[in-house]
Parts: sequence; structure tokens; C-alpha cells
Amino acid sequence: MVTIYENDGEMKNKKGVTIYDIAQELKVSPSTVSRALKDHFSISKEMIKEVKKVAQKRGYRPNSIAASLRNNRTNNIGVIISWINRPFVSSLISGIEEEANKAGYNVIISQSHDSFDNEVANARALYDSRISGLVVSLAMETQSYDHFNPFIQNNIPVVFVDRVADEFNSDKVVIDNFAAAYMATEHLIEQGCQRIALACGSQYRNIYRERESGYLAALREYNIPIKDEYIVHSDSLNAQEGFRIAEYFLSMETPPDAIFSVNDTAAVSFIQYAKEKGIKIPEELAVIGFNNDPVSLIIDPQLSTVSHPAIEMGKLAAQQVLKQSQYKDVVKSEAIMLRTELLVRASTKRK
Amino acid sequence: MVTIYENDGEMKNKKGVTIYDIAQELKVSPSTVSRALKDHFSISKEMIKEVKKVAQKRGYRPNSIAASLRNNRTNNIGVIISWINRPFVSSLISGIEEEANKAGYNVIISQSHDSFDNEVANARALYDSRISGLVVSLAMETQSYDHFNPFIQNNIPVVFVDRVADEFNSDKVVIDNFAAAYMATEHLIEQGCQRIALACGSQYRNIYRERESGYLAALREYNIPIKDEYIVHSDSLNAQEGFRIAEYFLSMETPPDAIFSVNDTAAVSFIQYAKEKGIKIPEELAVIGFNNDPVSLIIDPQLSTVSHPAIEMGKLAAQQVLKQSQYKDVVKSEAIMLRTELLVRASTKRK
DNA sequence: AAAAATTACGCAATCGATTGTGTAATCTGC
DNA sequence: GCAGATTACACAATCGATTGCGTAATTTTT
Repeated sequence: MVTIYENDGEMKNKKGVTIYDIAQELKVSPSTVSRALKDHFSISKEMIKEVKKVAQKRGYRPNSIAASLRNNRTNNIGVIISWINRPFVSSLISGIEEEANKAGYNVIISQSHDSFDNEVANARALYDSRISGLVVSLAMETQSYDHFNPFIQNNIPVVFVDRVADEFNSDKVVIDNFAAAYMATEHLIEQGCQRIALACGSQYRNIYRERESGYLAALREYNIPIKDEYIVHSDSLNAQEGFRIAEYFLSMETPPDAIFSVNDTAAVSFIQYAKEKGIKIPEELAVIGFNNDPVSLIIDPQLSTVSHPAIEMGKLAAQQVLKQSQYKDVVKSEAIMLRTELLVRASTKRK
Repeated sequence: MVTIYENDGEMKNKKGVTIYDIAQELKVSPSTVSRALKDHFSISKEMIKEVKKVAQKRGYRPNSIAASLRNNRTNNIGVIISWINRPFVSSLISGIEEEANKAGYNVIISQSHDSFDNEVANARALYDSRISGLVVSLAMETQSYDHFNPFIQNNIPVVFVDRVADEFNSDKVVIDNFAAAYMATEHLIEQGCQRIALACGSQYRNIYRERESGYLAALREYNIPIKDEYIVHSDSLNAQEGFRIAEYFLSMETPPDAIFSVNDTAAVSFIQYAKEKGIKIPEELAVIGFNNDPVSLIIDPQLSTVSHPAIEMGKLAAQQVLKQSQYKDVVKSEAIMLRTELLVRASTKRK
């Protein structure tokens, strides 16, 4: 299944058409061509028309590399995320891309795989390629933020999304994790759950810290005793970990009657495990997740969860980057906080 | 929730360190610095050491824009895909990115959202940004391929993945859709299914055409009559369409006893619809999908499907692009075909 | 010791677009 | 009809790294 074809000979290595070629054909200077293509006021209407006609005819395409070098800025926005194949993350990217494209920017994506070293390497590579802005959702491991300093020092805007660095002064787009977790926990309490467990992520990341706080606050508010053995932390709340945690919770002497999971992946595993063991959901065990992943509607019973405005977050982050890259002088750092929504489905509906 | 901070004043607008700065400090020429940084043989060991020391001290980072302009090539690979938030696609991208990063390349991603116009616009933007290679999985609508000609004419490699253009002479990375569909259909027949329906996609795309051919071939091989009313084509096999198609099939006078869906999304909808209607799976209706999306393991009963080596396909596509961009002279176009695997799960296990 | 070879570096053009400044040519006002 | 204003374009430097070619200094060869 291999086909071979040869060169056309004449067609190949024909260098791209430049403004110099157009200038030569029209016997004007390259600067005139450059300005004409941008409808500069100092160029006559006729000349603009002529230039554009020739450009069209010759198939001229601007070399943005050259422009970038001259202007010291590219039309590229860098993005560093953990894993692209997570529903929340790919929606985030969609939002970033949509907003960036609208403004004539391309998006360069790199995955940290939740490793600090990768994040540093990616940041460096993106810096070298002279991106004009960076959107970051931090890796699970990250605790030091020095790798973002080169951007700051060179006035390249850095915007954090979702997984942000409190210690680092820059734009942020987040959700109210505390409130969302409080809502979710309160909902479980209202459904009559008394022994509510928490499956949480790394305490290095704001999103998990804040969700834990919300969970604890709700329990306190309703005078429900907090039990350490009902709280589990995991560095990667994947399906496998979910089963492990489910086994731990459900083989306790007094197992929880509800679990709040900080992501849907683990929550789904809880339901699957419980179903295997013949534990009724939500009667014997109520489960609520976080993110509103597609799987939350596929699992039976459907999973209650907290919806994350992922695309909107991506759009806002991109807008922040673009705005910051325009106004180089006055730098104003702001944190945008978006609303979440509690989605009550069968996995917690006891009443 | 808004914080404001002012400029440092002295820190800002400090232009990046260039080889000229290093040259000045060491009182040598920029060319020497450039060569020293690349361990050029004509530079003495001591000079190389000196240059690197100063570069390190001053925090020098190469300006790849400048290098790109001079070399007429970037370290960026462009990717055009339909939707990033599909499991298959994001895995594909992961593979591309891994391989590209390994070779020191960045990946620029753009989504066509399955629209031809978007695909053309994305191709143009990527061309302007002077990517050194392009990986494409075609939009559903695409029927003309002229927008890829500028790349070909300028020796920029274009590699198609999964959704390829038969008419277009370039590298391709695909799976054996015919064989996969044949296997899937044969499996249904072996389970005793006699009235096997097909939920298919747009005939513009090879993957759906080939899968339909495989389905038809299997039916013929086993002397099962082919009924047109058992074959449905949809331009977007999403969940909603899945329900619509399920309704059509299951409200027929003689409904099918099995459905082969060319993607998992629709297959999952079939199962959900059937469960709602009290139709037993797989006894009354066997369902098999395609792609091995995460949902296929979440749905109850678990979905039989065909696994797609997405990451591997991405890696191979990136490798092809990188290889092609090295050898400008002899262009050899090849099609790589990967194996798929039939995953038999509860949704088709009748025996 | 003179010639040849090698070592180690500098000079200057180049990639393509951008832009501040300069300058003819045309136009305006009185 | 002439100074001054305006129009419409050209000149040339610039962004930062790369690289063919040139050359002085040192080493090797015979």
C-alpha cells in the first residue's frame, strides 16, 4: 500500500510571493505595498486597488514570521493544560481557541500530564517561540512558579484558569469551588444523608483545597460530625483509583451513606462498584460528582454533579490574555469568578 | 475580587537578551556566539564554554522567530481536526503532540467543527504562520481539497489521518475500516442476529463509506438479505441523532435485532433508548459501536465496540510529517494502515 | 625556515515585513 | 502666481539569528 510520485520539477521550491515581488511588478516600493495591503491612509485608493489585485493574482500570503520578528510579537497564544483528553479540559481549549481565532490568533497547546517537569519544559518552549500570551491550568505537582517569571518580566500576559496559583500575581479565571462544594454537600444533607464521605484531590491545588473547605463548612453548618476516615485524598482521581477508594469506603464497619467526589470519573467508579456489590443507589449510597462530564449522563443511575462553565472559562481566559497583550503599560490583574450549577440527578434523589 | 498592581518600572520593557548582547560582553562577534551555542566545530572549546556561561548567566533564550525567518521554517506543526472534545480526537492529538515535542516541535491546533469553511480558514491561517507540516483529519463537509495546494506547492508536508482524501496524493494514516466493520457485523451474525441495522455517517468521508462496505460484505457473505430501511445515514451521529435513529428503528414493524453503529456516541443512545422502552439488551437488541470511547465502559450493559489505536495514529502522523519535512527532494507518499481490535462486551453477548 | 595547512574567528548579506523620516508632486488659499 | 499645506510615495533601518566567505594567527609539513 505504498505509492510513489516524483517531483513536478518546475513547481517545487518556488519560494512564496513576497511584497518585494509585488512591488517589482508594479514598479513601486515594498513599503507602499505593505501599506496598501493594510489600507494605510497615505496610499491612494487606486494604488491600494492595484496592489491588492496583483497580490490576489500572484497568490500572495503574508509571512507572519517576518511580521512577528519585526513587531516582536506573534499571533500565537500558548496553552498549558494537564491532559487534553479530559472533557473539561478539551472544552476549555475549545473556548480559548474560539476566542483566539476570532481575534486572528492561533493556539499552541501543550500537555503537562500533571508533571511539574513537563510544565517547566513546555513553558520554556512556548517562551522561546515568542507566544504573545499564555493560558495555564496548573499541573497537579506544581508548587513553584518560577518558570512563569520570564513571561512576566517580558510583559507577556499569563492567565491562570481553574487550577490557579494563589501566590502568583496574575489574571485568573476560576469558579467558586467553595460554594459549589458547599451546595453539593448541603444537597446530600437535605436528602437525608448523615455519613457523607469526600473523595478529594491533591491539596497543592486550589480547586481541591477549596472544595474540601466547602464540604467541611457544610458539615459544620448542619452540625454533622466530621470524620477523618471519611475523607480520602488521591493524586489522580482516575477510574482505577475510584474503585480502590470505593472499596475502602464500602468495606468500613460503618460505611458512608453518601460520597461527594471532586470529579465525575471517580464518582462513576463509585456507582459501578456499588452496583457490583448490590448496594442500592441512591437509597443506600448517594453519589455526587463534579464537572458534568458526558459520562454523568450515561451512567445508570445518572450522576448528580456540579456543572463547570468550561467553554466560557476558556473564552474569558483568552479574552484576558488578548486584552493584556494590548495594553502593555498599565497592568491590572484581576480574578474572574464564574458561577457553577448544581445538577440533581438520580444518583442522589432520595426524596 | 479585583486586585491591582502597578509596574515595577525598571523591570518592564527590558528586551530579551540576544546573541548581540552576549557578543558585546565577550567582545566577540555575534556569529561566533551563534556558532558557539550550537557547538560548531570551528569554535574553540574554551570559547564555547565562555559563551554558554554568559548565556546562562544572562538568561539568554533563543528567539526562534528570528531563526524561523532566516531558515524559512518554523518548529510548529499544524493540526486540523473536527472537534477536540471527542475522545478519539483528543487521543490523536496526544499522540501527535508527544511525538512532535520529542523532536522539539510545538503543535498548533485548530478545529473545523466539521465545517468546510472553517477548515479552509484554518488551513490558510496555518499556512500564513509558516508551519513546517500539517496533520489533517477532514471535516465532515469537505469535498474539495484545493485549500491544501499551497502547502504542497511549497513543499510543506500534509499528512491525513483517519478521515483522509483518497483523491489527494499525500501521506495517510488510517485503519482498515472495511475489515473492522466486517468483523463487527460478522460478530453480530455469529451471535445469531438476523436483522442487522447500520447507523452510518456521511458518505463523503472514507471512514463511513468503508465501514458501510464492510457491513454489506459481511451480510452478503452470510447470505443475509440487505434491507435499505435498515441503513440510516446521518451527518452528525451525536446523542440526539442517536435517539432519533433509535426511535426510527425500534418503531418499525419488523425492527432490527441488532444495530451496528459507526460510533459509540450513537450506540450508547441506542442502548439508553432501548432500556427506556424495556427492550432487553442484548437478547432483543444487540448493539455494537466503534471507537472504544470511555462511555462504552460506563453504559450498562457495557458496549461492544471496535478499538481505534488513536494515540498510535497520532504518533505515526507526526512522524510522517517530521520525516517529510526533512527530505525535501524525493517525495514518497505512503499510506499506513493500522489494525483495529474487536472488543466483545455485554451489549452483544447473546451466547 | 619557508610553504602549506589548520584553527578560530569576523564581516556582511540574508530572511520578509514594518515604519519613521524624507521628498517630490500636486493642490489650496489669497 | 507663490508660499504653505497636503498628497502619495520612496529610502533605509530594524527585528535576531544564520551562514558563506574571508583572513589573521598558529601549527604542521618538508
